[in-house]
Amino acid sequence: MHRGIMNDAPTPSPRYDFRAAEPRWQAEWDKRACFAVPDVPPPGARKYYVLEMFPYPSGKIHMGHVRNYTLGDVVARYKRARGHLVMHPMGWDAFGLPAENAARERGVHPAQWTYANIANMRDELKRMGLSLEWAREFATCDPEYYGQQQHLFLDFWKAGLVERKESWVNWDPVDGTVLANEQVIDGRGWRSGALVEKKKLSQWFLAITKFAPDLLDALGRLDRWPDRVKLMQSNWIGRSEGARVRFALAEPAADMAEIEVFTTRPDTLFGMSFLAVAAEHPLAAAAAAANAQAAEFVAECRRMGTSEAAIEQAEKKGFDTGFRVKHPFTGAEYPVWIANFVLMEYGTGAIFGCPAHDQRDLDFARKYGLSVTPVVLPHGADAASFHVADTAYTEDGTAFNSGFLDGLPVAQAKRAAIDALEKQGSGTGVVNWRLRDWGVSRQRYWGCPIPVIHCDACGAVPVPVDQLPVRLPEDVDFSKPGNPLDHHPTWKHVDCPSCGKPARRETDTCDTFVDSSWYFARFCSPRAEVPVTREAVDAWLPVDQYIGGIEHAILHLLYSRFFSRAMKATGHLAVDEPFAGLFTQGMVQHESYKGADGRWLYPEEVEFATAADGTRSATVKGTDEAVTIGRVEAMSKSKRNTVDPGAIIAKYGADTARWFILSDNPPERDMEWTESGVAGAYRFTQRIFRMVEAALPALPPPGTAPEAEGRALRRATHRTIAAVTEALETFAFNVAVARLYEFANAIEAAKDAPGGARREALEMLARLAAPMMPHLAEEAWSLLRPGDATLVAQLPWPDADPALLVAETVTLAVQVLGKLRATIEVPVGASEETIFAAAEAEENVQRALGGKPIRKRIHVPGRVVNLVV
RNA sequence: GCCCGCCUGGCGGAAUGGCAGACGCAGCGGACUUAAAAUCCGCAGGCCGCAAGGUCAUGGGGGUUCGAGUCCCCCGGCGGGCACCA
Repeated sequence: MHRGIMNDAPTPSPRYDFRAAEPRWQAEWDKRACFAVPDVPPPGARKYYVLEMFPYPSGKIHMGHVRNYTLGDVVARYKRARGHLVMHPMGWDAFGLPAENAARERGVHPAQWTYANIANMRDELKRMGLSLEWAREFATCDPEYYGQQQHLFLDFWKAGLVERKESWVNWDPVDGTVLANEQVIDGRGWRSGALVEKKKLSQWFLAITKFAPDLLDALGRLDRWPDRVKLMQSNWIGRSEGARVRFALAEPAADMAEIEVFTTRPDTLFGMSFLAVAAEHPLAAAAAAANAQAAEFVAECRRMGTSEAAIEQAEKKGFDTGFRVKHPFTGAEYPVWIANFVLMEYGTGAIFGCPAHDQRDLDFARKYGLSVTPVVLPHGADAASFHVADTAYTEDGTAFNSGFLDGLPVAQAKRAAIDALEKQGSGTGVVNWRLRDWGVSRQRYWGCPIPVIHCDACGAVPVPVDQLPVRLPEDVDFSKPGNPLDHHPTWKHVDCPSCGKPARRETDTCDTFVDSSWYFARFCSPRAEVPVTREAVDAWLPVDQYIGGIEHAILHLLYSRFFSRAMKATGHLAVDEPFAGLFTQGMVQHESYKGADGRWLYPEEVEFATAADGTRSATVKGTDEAVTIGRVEAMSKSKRNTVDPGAIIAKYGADTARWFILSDNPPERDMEWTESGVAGAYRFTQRIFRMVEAALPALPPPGTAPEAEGRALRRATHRTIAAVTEALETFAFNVAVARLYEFANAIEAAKDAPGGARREALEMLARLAAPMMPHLAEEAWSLLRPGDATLVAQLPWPDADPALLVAETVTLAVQVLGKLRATIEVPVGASEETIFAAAEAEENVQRALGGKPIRKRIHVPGRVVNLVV
């Protein structure tokens, strides 16, 4: 049995003392203001704006942050070396529920909790050696920030981009609060356990749907965004063409004479078997008013939760209202049901059911014994025998059983149906969007107050701009349920700015997604007394490279795209698209561990052993208690499979943490954090230092020209420059790391190379590694160039010498019928005849050919020869 | 349920349609050491073979191609998102 490496401290007295070196170089960068840029770049400057998604100040940085900010820092340092003026700011997404939870649970004020967390996390980030410009830092909970956000809200309002309307929320009747979907567990409030109800509240909305067509179209121009993010956004916006169809009620219900439905399949109207409305639909209300059972069904639907997943996964249920509608083409009557799978928010909140060609409708029809009439005949099927059993037919085909549509393919039948509806005035062709307006009202304390005053005489009145910011009151009481702003004794009581009579402040605050929808613009002029200054945003936006988690692929990015359009419409910005380039990183994962009694254990509580056959086992440190090694999964506090970056940096240094996190795998994929991987990265930092230190005495002075006899090593050097450059340009940071490992191996193998070439190689090793391990790079550079006043952080990126990239000979794979049989070494530029002759001369090739005549010879220069017999 | 992504040795992964497994981790053998750590040298996908070499192999099945991890179709498994967590 061998002890695992995880619990061993690194060498007690390493030759490279990162504990002294890292703070020293951080101070040096700071002193020389290496990362500061002006709000307005000088003429001719090539600006580059690198931004990582700013963190929520939970208290400590986690490995996801380390990964995110390391990726951004590599880009920032690389682009700076490429001669760009790089803006790389940092701030805090500081409003949100956790601060209120802390207040309720521990009695600490949200502001105090938040700012203390920020102070701690700022220190942790600084220890990572990130090339950030801290002068631009702000938190979204600073009144200077949220006051400007209120200014934007009022400008949007003036521009017609803010509306007040009603919408449904999850309501916890015991806590008296609105719940997030994730706070609804099995239909009950997470804290109170009370059955959650849907409730209608009057709320503020940002009119994102006004930009829906442009938000969709512009995706096509975001050529540096991942395709999958664009696809997710496209699906979210959800443009669909179809028809609105009005169905006359056989007898009026309440004050309604007809029901309007939206459908993407007007071609299947003849296959109708019922009409269904959402539980929130006015007709459902009418049915509920008249019938206790209907009321009970509507109430049941209201307990289902508001999330789309919950609604669609629930068993299909319905209630026949007894109302009937007339078919617009045939006049036949069909029943109107209330159905739990119809969404009030989408379309008109009502559908017509065609079970033969929609799976949900079919499930519903089978459950309640409703008719199923196929009206689309699959190509090649027989009209007399075709029928639908348990699977709806949703593919293309030809209309049948459909009156005047018979014989038309689906697309044409849709047009013909819409034409007929329009002609008889019972419907129109429309484009429908899945995207809904953005409800920003939150019944919470720790958010940006919505700058509105409600007056009985004047209605909703904007707070005058010169009275901004509307500050959060500090003396708030979290002991009562509900929104502290609402039951604060004085805060909401103000006079109407319009008529001067007593009025009430809006006590809702903004969704925190609003805060993060324009912070990237605020960074350009973070202290301005307007939301943004035009010179600064015009110079710096868009963000050239934005980096963050895929979990933000839809909402945050879409809201930010909306905000830049809205800010453009209100004269604050000139750009539509905030992020020209986007990179989405994967999660950081770790093994999970369980003790004998099933409790989760932190990695540092576990001790490992490896048996002779290589299998690992684990025990609780200092005991014999067996530990079950569980799955590798996303780090989470509940499973305790977390690793504290602070502890890692203290033990191994920032460069090691950065190097490992970059080396493990491609940054867009989920990575596994392993102790052995970190230890390996640490060994490599020490190895580089040793290599440089050991080589120093024999190196010629700085500036010595590399010798001609050093060509082999020089070729390795310049191939590495080219390869690392290419890798950094394409976000293949794990490949850049691999090339540097290979290069370090090559330098060690070339101990006999002349000094000038060795000096060049070692200097390049330091410079090429600098974006990834900036401290060690400075340390190595200072040893190689004693007295040199320039830091690596200030050096331009090296260029590879093209003359040294060209090979003299190439190795070609020789295949017979696509199978590798030999390799041959030929001079670059050898003629095809020579190459084929050499290939065919190989003994192994001859054997594989087996005397058969060669039918075809394929030569891919520099790669392969394939002989076909 | 709908949408999206992923699947290559013991592990993470590399590979403009052209030598599959670079590089790292773990492992094994050796050197150094009183011993260990650290360091250095070497081995290493499976199977057959003393070797030369052969053969199988990129989740499974089919297809396109002189040639497929890569392109196309079908199937399976895993993960993520679904509008008040951020």
